[in-house]
This record gives sequence, C-alpha cells and structure tokens, in this order.
Amino acid sequence: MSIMSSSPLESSLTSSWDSSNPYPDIHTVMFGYSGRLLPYESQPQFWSKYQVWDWVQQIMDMHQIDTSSIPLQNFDMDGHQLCSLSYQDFLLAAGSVGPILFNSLSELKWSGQNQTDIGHCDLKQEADTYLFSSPSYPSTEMCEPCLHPVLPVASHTPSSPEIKRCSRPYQAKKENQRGIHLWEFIRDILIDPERNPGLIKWEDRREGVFRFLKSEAVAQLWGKKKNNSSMTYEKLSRAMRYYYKREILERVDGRRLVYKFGRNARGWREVEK
DNA sequence: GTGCTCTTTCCTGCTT
DNA sequence: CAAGCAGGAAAGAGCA
Repeated sequence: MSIMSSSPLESSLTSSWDSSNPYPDIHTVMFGYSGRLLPYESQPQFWSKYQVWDWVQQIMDMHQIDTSSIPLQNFDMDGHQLCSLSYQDFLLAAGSVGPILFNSLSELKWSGQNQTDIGHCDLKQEADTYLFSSPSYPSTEMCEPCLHPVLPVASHTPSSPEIKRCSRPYQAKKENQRGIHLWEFIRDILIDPERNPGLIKWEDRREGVFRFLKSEAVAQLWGKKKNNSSMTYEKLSRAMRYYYKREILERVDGRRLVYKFGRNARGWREVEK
C-alpha cells in the first residue's frame, strides 16, 4: 500500500482538506454523520464490521470522494478494532482520506462517550506530527508469522508502551479460498442487509435481479476475500459472465451493472432460506 | 504428475 | 470519450 500517494483522490480532497486548514469539516463530519445515528450507533466501539464499512462510505460520500479510491478491505474490522487504530494507522490504511476518517471517528468517540481523553489539541498535535513534519514514514516492521507490515496500535497515553500488531486486516481462521464461489459471495452480500452497506441492491427480489451500486468496492471486497489486492470490477465481471453458460446467472440485456440469478443459483430466494 | 474446476488476467471489439 | 459488456485465450491455483 502506498502511503500518502498522490492520486486523483488528493485533488478531490483539496476543498475540505489542506495544510492551512487541517480540520475544516470537523463539525460537518461530526454532526453530519453522528447526527443521524441511533444512540448505540454513535459509539463506534460497538459497531459491527459492516457498520464500520457503512461509516467509511458515509464519510466518503460526505466529502464527495469515490469509495473505490481507498482499499475498503483495510477497514475489514469491527468497531472495537477500528477504535484501536492510531492516526498513523489511518494514514496507512486510507492515505489522504485517513485524517478525515480519524477525525470523524475521534469526534464520534468523544461525543458518544463524552470523554475527553482525545481532545482537539491532541488530535491536531498528532495530525501535525505525522502530516506536516514527517516527509516519510517510519521504517516498516514485519509481522513474523505472516510477513505483513506491523502497525503501531493507538496509544493515547504517551507514557504507555507502543504495542505492535499486524497491519493485515483481521481475518478469522484462514478459510479454503475455494470454499466460496464468487456468485455465493455476491448472494451473501445481497441477502444479508447488515453485510451490505449500499454495495449491491435487489432490483427485483422475486426474480433474482440485482444491481451493483459500488462495483469497484465489491471487487475490492472480493479481492480481499481472495487475498488479491489487484482485483477490479472488470475482472470480477468477467468471472460473472462465465456464470451465464452454467446458468448460475442470466443475462439482463441493456442494463449496466445488472445481473440476474439463474436456475443453478441456490439460496437467494426468500422461501429457500 | 495429471486433469478438472473456478477463477484471474489480458485482450479486442462492441454498446451505452 | 469513458465506462461497461461480451467473450476468446491462456494462465494460475486448489483439489482429487
């Protein structure tokens, strides 16, 4: 993952994030998101991983940043894990968007718990430390067992020792990569609304017609599942098209990003569940 | 090692 | 013109 890469993302951020005004949108971020949350939802440490995704997407939407601009799989974690990330973790995980996410989360934590362990001054100081005084990042250590970079876990008490953990997104027991097929992965997102923060949507539930809303985000999730960081919607869609021949999917002519489950797809009908 | 299945990657041409 | 679709070809990866 490239850190602080200069990408099209940067230009899209300039309206809300620049070096002269590092926290211009804190209230927008804070009240724009937390304002529409239920009480328990404003406490990010209790979020499910799908609420974490939802939050990331909401913040991106708020700043009019394309969700596919950041590797969503870097946020494959629940709220508790999210809350343990440091400012630097966010920079590593989301590049230029990291500070926005970090600030939003900190404000949510602050407003949700009404605790002041992370104040604006601390936030700004930490942000400044990493954003403006550090041209490059500390050398990367590697996690012994899996050879993924090690990230420092957030420690808001300066004197406490820094705990290292693997940067690889949380993954339960490594499952058989062939254990789930692409169409099953898509189906599972569709039938479980909590797993589906606006990624794919039923067009006709009874007929099995669905549409990709965030095609690249779905591709990234699929890539994460297969441990393939270079997955794109173009490649995913090629795999989808192979399902036509096997009648797992049926063509939906004339409509972009729209697919339909075929006779050999199982488990998507409500009555089947 | 071999063959099979299921992708993944790359490509060209077409359509929206 | 860009994005998406269609499908051929070849290669990769897991598994029996």
